Amino acid sequence: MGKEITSRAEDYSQWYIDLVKKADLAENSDVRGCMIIKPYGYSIWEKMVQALDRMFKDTGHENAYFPLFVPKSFMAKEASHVEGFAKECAIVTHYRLKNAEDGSGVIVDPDAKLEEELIVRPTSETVIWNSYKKWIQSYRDLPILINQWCNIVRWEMRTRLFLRTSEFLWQEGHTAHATSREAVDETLQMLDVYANFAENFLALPVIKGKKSESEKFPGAVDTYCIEGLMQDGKALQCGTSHYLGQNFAKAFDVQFTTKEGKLDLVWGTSWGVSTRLMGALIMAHSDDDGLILPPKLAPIHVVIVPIFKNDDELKRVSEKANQLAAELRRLGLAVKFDNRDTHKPGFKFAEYELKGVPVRIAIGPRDLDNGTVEVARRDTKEKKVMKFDEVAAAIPKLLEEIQANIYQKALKFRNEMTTPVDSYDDFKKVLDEKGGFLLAHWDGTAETEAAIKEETKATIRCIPLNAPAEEGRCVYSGKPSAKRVLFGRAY
RNA sequence: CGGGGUGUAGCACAGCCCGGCUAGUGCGCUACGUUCGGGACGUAGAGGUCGGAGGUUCGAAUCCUCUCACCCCGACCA
Repeated sequence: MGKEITSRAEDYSQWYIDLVKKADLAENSDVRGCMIIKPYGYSIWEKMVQALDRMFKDTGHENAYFPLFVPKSFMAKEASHVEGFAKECAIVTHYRLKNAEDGSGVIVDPDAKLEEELIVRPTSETVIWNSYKKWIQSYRDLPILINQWCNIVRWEMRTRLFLRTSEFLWQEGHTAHATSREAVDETLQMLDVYANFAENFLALPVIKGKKSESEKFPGAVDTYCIEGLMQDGKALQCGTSHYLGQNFAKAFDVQFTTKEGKLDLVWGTSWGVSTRLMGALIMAHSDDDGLILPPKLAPIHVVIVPIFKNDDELKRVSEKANQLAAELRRLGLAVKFDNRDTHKPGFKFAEYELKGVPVRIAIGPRDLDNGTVEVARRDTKEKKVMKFDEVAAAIPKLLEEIQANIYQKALKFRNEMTTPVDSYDDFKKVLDEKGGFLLAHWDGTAETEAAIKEETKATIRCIPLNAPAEEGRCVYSGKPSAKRVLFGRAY
């Protein structure tokens, strides 16, 4: 008791927040809009970081680190960029505090005003392109393929654990190239990396696509994204990859000498994913008993719970449990043997289900007599008794099965929740009664997009890259359209 | 910034309208005992500036004024 969480069906939002807190992932900080990521939540993030970092390195990227502060003048250089971020920036104006003369506490020392204000980075394009100007002279200096793991601050009006917080952790890749073709290829390559990560690690099927003009990144020529669908039928943007063209090169005057001896502006990309992926992971797979973690991202693969009445039984059970744990660890698995005598087995079962540990093994006196253990999988809740000697060998395969099953389940849901619609009435009806993704024709204008958003709160999530050409008429204006785009209500 | 709401034990809340003895309940916490194969139970106990300041009153968690903080809805949101 007391650990129960709100049911998904009752209030999805509340269920999500409850789950984040009860599973010990994160909590609201006393600092406005900020989040404290607790050890268990952070260990899942670390697994994501490890997997992504490997994928970045495998595609030729290196990590580096740039300053937290952006001089205000840097921000001013790219007009659409500043327009996009101006409203959500935290700004450092002073560098010193002092005690108030009337003893009322600490105040900002008015004498310590900065000549030029510093913006706490909402993203690092400007700082990094300022460096790229110094680093690039010749085509021989290109490409530059850099990634940065860091925190950024965006002063959002309303925040929500993991999905939108004032400060969040992310990675941002920033590349510079000699040709447009190369930069476009990089943009699409990283989109693929994100999609692969989402599908193979998060077990979340995503739709790759391009953002409409009004939804694209401030300063980008094209923004590509991966869109996932959550269990309440709302869309979540899980990652973006931007083709910057020569916009930032122009703003920061980054030119290079080509092979032919001519001067040209360099071509750029940037791409990022954030701790929002934690939100995606939770909302895509969890059930009313708690998290369901894909084994590839689970900090603990297998938990062993001993069942015992007294010290003697614990000792006998522990011997077997440790033996099994050692075998599993030899196979490269993260195993926890929870031999606490302060909690009962039932409590532990519930706790590890809440935390989404993929496999649980229970060993008790009965098993000692029979030479067995009880193996339970989190995703389906199935339990079966297995021979002690055969368990260790069977677990890696079981984990693979779980990973695949979680993905298949999410895929099935996504497919069922993706509806082609051909009239505006159907559009509104499906949106309200079913939710999910809608595939509809759109006339390509910002006006229509804005009107639909205004009337239904649905936005164009993306123009899918793999959408087949199909003649049709815009659901809103009736004007001709060449392919369907993806609509949905989003987080 | 507009609309609404909430501040009472570590957490969740009741009490407030209609002022009155020592401020309650559940979870959690501590001790002991019985339990232990799906979130145990019993007994005893600890824990409170009732968000803050001022006012009305014989008496304020309760009424009045001011103030602070947080939450929700909207606007905003690579």
